[in-house]
Amino acid sequence: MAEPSGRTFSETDEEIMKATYRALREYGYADLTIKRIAAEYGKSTAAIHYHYDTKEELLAAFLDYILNRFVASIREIETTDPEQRLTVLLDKLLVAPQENPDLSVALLEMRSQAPYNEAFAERFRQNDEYVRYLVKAVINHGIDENAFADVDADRVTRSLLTIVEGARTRSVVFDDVSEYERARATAEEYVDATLRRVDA
Amino acid sequence: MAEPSGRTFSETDEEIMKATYRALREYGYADLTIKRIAAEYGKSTAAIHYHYDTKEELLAAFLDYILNRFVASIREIETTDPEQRLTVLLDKLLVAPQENPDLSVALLEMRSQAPYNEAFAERFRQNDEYVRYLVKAVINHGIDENAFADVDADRVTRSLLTIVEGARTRSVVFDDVSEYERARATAEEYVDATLRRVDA
DNA sequence: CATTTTTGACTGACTAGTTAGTAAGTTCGG
DNA sequence: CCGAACTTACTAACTAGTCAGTCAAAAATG
Repeated sequence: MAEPSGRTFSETDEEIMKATYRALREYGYADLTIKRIAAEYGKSTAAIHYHYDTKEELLAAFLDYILNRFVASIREIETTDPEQRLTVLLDKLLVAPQENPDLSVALLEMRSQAPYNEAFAERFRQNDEYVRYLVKAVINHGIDENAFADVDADRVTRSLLTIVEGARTRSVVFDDVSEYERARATAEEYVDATLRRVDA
Repeated sequence: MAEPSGRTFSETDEEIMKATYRALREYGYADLTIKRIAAEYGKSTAAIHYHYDTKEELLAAFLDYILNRFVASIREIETTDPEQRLTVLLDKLLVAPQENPDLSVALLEMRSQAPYNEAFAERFRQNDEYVRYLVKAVINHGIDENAFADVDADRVTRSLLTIVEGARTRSVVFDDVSEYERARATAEEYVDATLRRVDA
């Protein structure tokens, strides 16, 4: 499984990414302008255009930047016990957005643009594939170790990610962080009903 | 439980709503302009402004229009058997967007704007409350009739709606209509695990 | 080693295009 | 002939992107 975008950023590029990040959290995606990114960067708009020809190019780079960080954060998981590992993984998927609501809002805006922006679509798709790969691996590992019931790992993975996605969207639309807590409970219930072995 | 917005539309207003609907499906929310709505309406932009002072006002009216239609479509359900009724209800929630992908995309865009637009937020919230009320009523009815196990109806309802929301978002972001089918299966599994009485 | 040249990273001023919204005048049915 | 439903023409604001020129530091040159 290919890791998503091994792209690296120069120090200057990273500062622009950070400026974009701040502008995005402050104004949201719909009201994100080069001018505002430049203001956060502390330079002129032409300075931004010097590094990135178009806004689209910059935003594609930004998605690489932010999704790389996200992937790095879930790759940190060290636990090897399948059951625990699955819990930690779901936690990461649900707690990260909870801790940064403004970014979650902006990311949903960007996700909603995927149908109009192939660069966005590709990056989100690749990220999702990677997350799916990780979750599925944990489940398969659990099945192998007889910790989980012999389920269709792909199917269970997709169900869990649908629950996660639902919680993300609802927390943004209804401005309700408790959706994450609820989703964790739902996922837990779902895991209990499908994965938990009774013989344990 | 208050029914969402009993707002009515004059014939002229309805034509503008239909024009907005077409423009939205064609260009998406981010690229929706008064000019484009006017073009679909077949009149000048000033004609639109004659009926709606601001774009925001028009879009709030449009949300009333489209959410009213949605509510009307789920109020049609006649089945009384709780189990069947729940299935039909979930079907409506999942099949409607499947049959109109362009609108689903635009609606996700609008949902993602809720944090910046109180009028949007209020309408989506009200709509969600109504749907939640309906689903919860079916579940409670099923519990009363001993068709379902004695669960926390509110909790189960929220879980089901999270699954529905997740499927909607994923189908838009990943341009994959099969997410709905999968979500239906997940919901079914979830219902089986939590609601189905073994004694039946 | 001193000087010239090149280059990377910018700035300030600009353009062309688009946007929501306005104002004044026109058309037309009851 | 009045008022509802427009039209045409406009404005002010904002947008991404361009362009010519600046400036310091690195590289090349004599």
